[in-house]
Order: sequence, then C-alpha cells, then structure tokens
Amino acid sequence: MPREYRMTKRADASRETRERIMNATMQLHDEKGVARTTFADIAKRAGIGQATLYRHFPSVGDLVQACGGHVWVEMRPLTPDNAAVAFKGLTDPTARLEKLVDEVDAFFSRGELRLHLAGRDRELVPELDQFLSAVEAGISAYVGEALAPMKLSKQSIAAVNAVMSFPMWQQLRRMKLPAQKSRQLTIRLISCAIGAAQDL
Amino acid sequence: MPREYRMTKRADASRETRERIMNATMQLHDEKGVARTTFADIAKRAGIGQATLYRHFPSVGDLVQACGGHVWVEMRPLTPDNAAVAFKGLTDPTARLEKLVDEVDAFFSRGELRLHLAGRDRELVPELDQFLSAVEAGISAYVGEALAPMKLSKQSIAAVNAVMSFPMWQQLRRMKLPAQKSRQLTIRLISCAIGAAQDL
DNA sequence: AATTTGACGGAGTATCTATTTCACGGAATT
DNA sequence: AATTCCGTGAAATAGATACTCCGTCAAATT
Repeated sequence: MPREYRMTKRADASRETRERIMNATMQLHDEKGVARTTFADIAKRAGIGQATLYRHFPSVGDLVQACGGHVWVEMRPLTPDNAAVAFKGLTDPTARLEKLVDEVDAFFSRGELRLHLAGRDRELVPELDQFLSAVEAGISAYVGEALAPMKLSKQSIAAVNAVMSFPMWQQLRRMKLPAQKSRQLTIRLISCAIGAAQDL
Repeated sequence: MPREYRMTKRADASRETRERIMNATMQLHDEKGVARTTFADIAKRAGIGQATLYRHFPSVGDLVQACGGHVWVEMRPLTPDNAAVAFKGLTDPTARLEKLVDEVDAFFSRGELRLHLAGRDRELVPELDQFLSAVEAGISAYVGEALAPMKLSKQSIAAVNAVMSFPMWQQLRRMKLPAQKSRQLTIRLISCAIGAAQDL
C-alpha cells in the first residue's frame, strides 16, 4: 500500500530545476534554433544530468510546449479574444487600419527572433507548428476585426492577411526605413491590397 | 618517376558514379531538406560506398555547390544578363509590369519546392545562401529593368522587390486564386507599392 | 605479359545523440 | 528513529553520423 506523500519542500527544489531547464532550453533555442538543440546541450547548459532532464520532460515536444508557454507570455501575441477590445471605439476605417498596423508591427518586433527561428523548424516540430498557427490565428482575427466594418470580400481580407504576414514584414524590414515611414508604407500597402483584391 | 596516365575509359565510369551521387543527393535534398541529408543516406541511395562519396565530394559544401549547378539549370533562374533582353521592345509601363510578374511567377512556380527548402537551410549552408543570393540578384535585376523607364525612387524599387519576393509569393499562393486572378492581383499590388513608397 | 595507377567499397574509428539504468541521499511520512 | 519515497546525476547502452584506412581489381601504360 503506497503511503501518501504530499511533498512540500522538495516541490520547490524540483520546480527550480524545472525552471533552470526551461531557461537553458530557451537560451539554446535562441542561439541555434529548436531542431538543432540536443538534450545533452540542454542538460549541460542547465548544469544537471540528462536523466533529470528526461524526468521533467520525456520528449522534445513536452519541452517545446512548456517553453512555448513562457515564450507566449513574453511575446504577448495577438489573440482572437483581444481583437474585439483592441478596436473598440475606433469608428474611422483609417484609424482602425493604423491601429492594426501598429499592433501587428509591435508584435512582430517583440517576437522577431523567435518567430524567425520557429518558422524555420515548424515543419519538423509539431509543437512549433501549433504555436505558429495560434499566432497566425490571432493576427488573422485582428485583421478580420479591423476590416469588419468595411464589409470586404473574402479575397480582400485574404490579401490583407498576406501583406500582414511575418514573412512580408521581414521583407519590408529589410528596406531599413525609419519607423514612421515604414508604418506609413505598410498602411498604404494594405489600403491598396484591399482595393486590388476586391473585384477579381 | 610517375608514369603519365591519361585515363579514357575509367573517366567515363567515374563521371557516371559522380552523376549517380548527384542524382541521389538532389533526390534526398528534395525529400528531407539539405541540412538533414547525411552522407550515409546519399551513399546508400546512390548504391556506393561512403569512401567513394568522400572521394568525389570531400565536404557537404562541394556537394551542394555541384548540385546547385544542376538545379540552377533545371530551375532556369532569372539572371541579370537576361533582364535587359526580356524587356526589350516593351515600351508601355504596364506591359513591362505584366512581363515582370509573369516571368517571376513562372520562375517561382518552377522552383517552388527547392526555393522553399533552400530558404530553410540557407543560414546553415553557405553554398545555399550564395545560391539564393544569386537568385535574388536576378529577380532584383528584372525588377530594376522593368521599372527603369519610370524613374522611380530607391524606396519604390525596394518596395516592389519586397512584393516580388519569394516569401510574399508563397503567401499570395496560399490564397489559392486561379492563375489569372492571382496574376492580376500581383500586378495591382505592385502598382500600389510603387505609389505607396514614392513620397515617403 | 608485366607493371603501375587509381577508383572503389568493406570495415574500421571517433564522436554525437537519444534513452535507460541504478545507486545515492535528502525529504516526507509513520 | 525508522522507513518509505523520489529527484538527482554519473555512467552505461545503442544507434546514428562524420570521416578514414586499406586491400582489391580492372584499366591504363610500358
């Protein structure tokens, strides 16, 4: 008969190594990407044995998922449930567009490195793909919400989504425009995209 | 004193295994990406010993470079020296834009899989990066040539380059528009981009 | 025909990677 | 205090991967 075991003090220690693992993991993921980070790497960086690592996270997936939580918080992605409140009170279509661009740009800036690295390995690590799908869903929700009053065609919305995608953002960033000009360019590009896709 | 050795018949055999290696390599690169393809994989697929593989290609770089040549030919990328002739005789700016879109779209379609896979690993394999840089230089040359008569600002040209980038093409492709509509949308998007970036 | 050359591949070695085993020792419980 | 529990990490295992050595044999040369 197993004796009941509540574990108070030890839980703290365990939680602490768990956090050390996750810090080491995120550090390494940022340095060499997710797919190329090994268990041995992580254990060494965290200063623990590999068996300990396995006890806490039996598979890469578990690890990525756990880190995903942290990263999600740090990155503050746009979420569908925030979409509505973000645009509340903005009646002017242009103001909504500006708000959209600012929100998305701020988010991409926050997450630049990790979105880039995650994108590289999303086809190899299912959890990364989930993560990025969630991210994309959030952006899509913002786009939909921003454009809602305009009653646009499906195509127009899809076109705006394409322009507001992370790859496109990266591409525009390579132009190295000052923030204000970059903002303005993006806004114009979106306005254009709407019109361009409306009557196809 | 080394005896001189001209090698006629044997050269053929050697060249044939060399080609078998390159076929196997390109096959595997297409299946699992460049960075995740191993020497053992290639040797097994080519039906040869690993030592033979190393004799022909001492490093991954050599292999990638050699395959790059083949791929380059198969893909028929846009090259700076072809840019001028491609637009020769087209005086109407719109016609030039259409030509640009068609050429780039045809190229991206031809190279879709490999451009995608190469892009994933370009930071890990210097030769891939060179390859893609050359590809991008070609596209950029086409863009420059197409827009040359319009005397646009640097920014406008850069903006068009962003819209004509492979990542953006992939994004637009996800809309699954029929070819004609996709073409039209892209053309409009470019026209927009020009105006949008002109007076920043 | 005898001899030299060099491509070939089997069979290594060394390192890396994933995963498990196990004994230890401190914490939790009785 | 005695006993049970369980997190820990050193070390072992197994398989993958990079890279090399060397004997074989047909081709090339004399």
